[in-house]
Amino acid sequence: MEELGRKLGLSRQTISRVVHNHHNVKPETRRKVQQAMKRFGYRPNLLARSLAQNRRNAIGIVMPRGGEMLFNPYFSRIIAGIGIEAKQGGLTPVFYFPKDSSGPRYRLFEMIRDGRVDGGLVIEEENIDKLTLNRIEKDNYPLIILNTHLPDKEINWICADDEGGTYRAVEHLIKLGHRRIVYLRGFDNSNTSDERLRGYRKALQDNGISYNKRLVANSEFLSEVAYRKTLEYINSKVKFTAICAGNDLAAFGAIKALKEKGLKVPQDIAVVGYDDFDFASMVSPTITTIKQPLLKMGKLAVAKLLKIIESKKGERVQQVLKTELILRESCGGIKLKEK
Amino acid sequence: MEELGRKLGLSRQTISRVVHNHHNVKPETRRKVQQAMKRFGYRPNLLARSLAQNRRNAIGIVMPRGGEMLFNPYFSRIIAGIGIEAKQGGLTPVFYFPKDSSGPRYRLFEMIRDGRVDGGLVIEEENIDKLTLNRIEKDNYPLIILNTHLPDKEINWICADDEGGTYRAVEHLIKLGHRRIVYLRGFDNSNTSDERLRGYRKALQDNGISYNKRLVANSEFLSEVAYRKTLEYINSKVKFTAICAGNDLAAFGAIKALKEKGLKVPQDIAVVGYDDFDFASMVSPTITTIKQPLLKMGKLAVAKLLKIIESKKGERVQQVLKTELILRESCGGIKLKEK
DNA sequence: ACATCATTTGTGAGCGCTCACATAAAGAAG
DNA sequence: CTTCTTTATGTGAGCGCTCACAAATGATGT
Repeated sequence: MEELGRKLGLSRQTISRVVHNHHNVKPETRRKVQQAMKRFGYRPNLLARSLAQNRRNAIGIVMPRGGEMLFNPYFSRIIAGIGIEAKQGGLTPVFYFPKDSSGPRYRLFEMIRDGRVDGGLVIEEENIDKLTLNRIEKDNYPLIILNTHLPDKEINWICADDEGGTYRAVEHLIKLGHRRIVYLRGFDNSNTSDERLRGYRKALQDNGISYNKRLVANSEFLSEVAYRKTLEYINSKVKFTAICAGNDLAAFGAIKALKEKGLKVPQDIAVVGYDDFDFASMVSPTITTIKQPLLKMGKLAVAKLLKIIESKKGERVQQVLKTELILRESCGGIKLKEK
Repeated sequence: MEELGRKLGLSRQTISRVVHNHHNVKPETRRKVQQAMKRFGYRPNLLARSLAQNRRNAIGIVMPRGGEMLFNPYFSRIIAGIGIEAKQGGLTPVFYFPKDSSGPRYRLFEMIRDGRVDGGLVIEEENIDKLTLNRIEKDNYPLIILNTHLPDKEINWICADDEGGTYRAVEHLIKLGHRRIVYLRGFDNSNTSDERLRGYRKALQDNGISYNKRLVANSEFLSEVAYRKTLEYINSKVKFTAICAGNDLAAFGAIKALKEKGLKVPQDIAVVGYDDFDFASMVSPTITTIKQPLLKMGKLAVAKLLKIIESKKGERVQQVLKTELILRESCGGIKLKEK
């Protein structure tokens, strides 16, 4: 900038004015500068700018379990949303993949203090411990927790309506006449998993069906585990006519087990999943499931975060996003076809 | 730093020395500083450091088609590898999702000149045009192209052995007695796709089978398209006993079509995929496929890039990573089971 | 001609750090 | 107790930019 200025007999400030499209620049000068910029391939050093402005134009994205979670379409969809919106807002998303699940979220606080990012998004999978929670509340960093429902905290969060989604899925099964519904829950210590289970119980309750602990098993959100658990149910004396799975992977595992044991889906056993993974519409039978607005979640999070950063005021963001029941074959009852 | 120093009656430089673990610091002073750092929650501003050192400790990752590609396990696996290795090397990976496929790679050059990153990785999907290629060659930026095979260029690249992988897949089919093998290729203008097709042709040639254009169709790497194309083949007069798919998605679509038409896989038609997507081992029949060292590719890329950045010398990186045939059910011939 | 105001350009200081030195304090040697 | 070394600390300059001004230029009116 200094150098470019010298070449043209202008000061750095004038160059800066052109770069920033300031108005008080003689049109001729502007043209000259722009030409020179192109000619010499000049690009302002964003780092220096950030330092001078005390603004990073970057946000940190943290997710536990290292990059692993990227394998999961669930998370990668959120991230895609983040990427899209960040780009639009002129923000650079900086991803952090802490490998140790110990204090992964602290990383974000550090990043913010490092002066590396203006704020951050934490994509959660597990429940957040009390200590961290308190610290977030106290320090009031410009950050938003995704995927976790914390209604009673002075913390920013955005999540999908896991309880409501499962509620609708179970309600659907009940409407189809099912009363003994196995629930293959996700792993412990997961807010998402808990919320979904809550939806299951609530749906039963609202329809006058009593909760039976023996109908609930932990599938850890994994198809393998769901497969085994389903086999166990089939071989046991426990009677059931439908399976509500914590996610599509689990639904898939369950269907596999049922098919192997000669049970037809949905004629013998109805199955409903959760998440609307790609393969849910590809496998046979296609899986009735709950679709979450994950892309939207990512986008919204960035937009809101930007507001928080800019306002500097402790603007609270707490939002539950609607989910949607996608009817396919695995529950039967309704004739339909996908595009 | 300045401030912390004042509090302790020390200069910024002494603080800096403690931060950087320099030796010439009195143990007592060091302790005092470290305590104060903790007490006041001091963290050095990395931005300022970068500016002063003219080193970013960050690398840019560019992939075309915006974040979309994250949906694809193929790419997210590479990225996971990048994340893991970057972390280890103390590098921040900065992801760019240019939405326009027009000049996405230029973005990286800009980033490097912006002073935002020290170097970059470009995850390619399509062929790179001559112009860009020349520019990369000329400017010799510290960057590595992933996923593209450019043996004749003075450019850094790392890719998987797509040709060899498909070669082995087809060879496997031939060994099982197949001679009329449909190839469902990926989309045009993709280096990966071209390389795989080349492997198909080479395998045929080496086994004395003449190449038949009518046995090759473009599935665009998509299950939907592969499904349609396969139906067309079934309904046509073209005879075939096996299908080699450009990727697992295509294999999946093909299997779906075959099953629907009452053809058994692998008894009537053998199918082989490519990529070893998660679901390849989940669907029925499980898909025989080619596994690529994608995680390794990501890790290796970062490690090599770091070397390039540090050496400042035009060290060339050109590497083809081995692929592996994973035997499962969709080709028959061999009895086996997965873990 | 002059003052008056808008337009256009330039200047110092500083963002928080590191570099290459300069200085001060402490220990060893003569 | 002076001189030389080693160890421990401090200083100025500068990374490339932006901010808040200051200065110069030009246009306008009386």
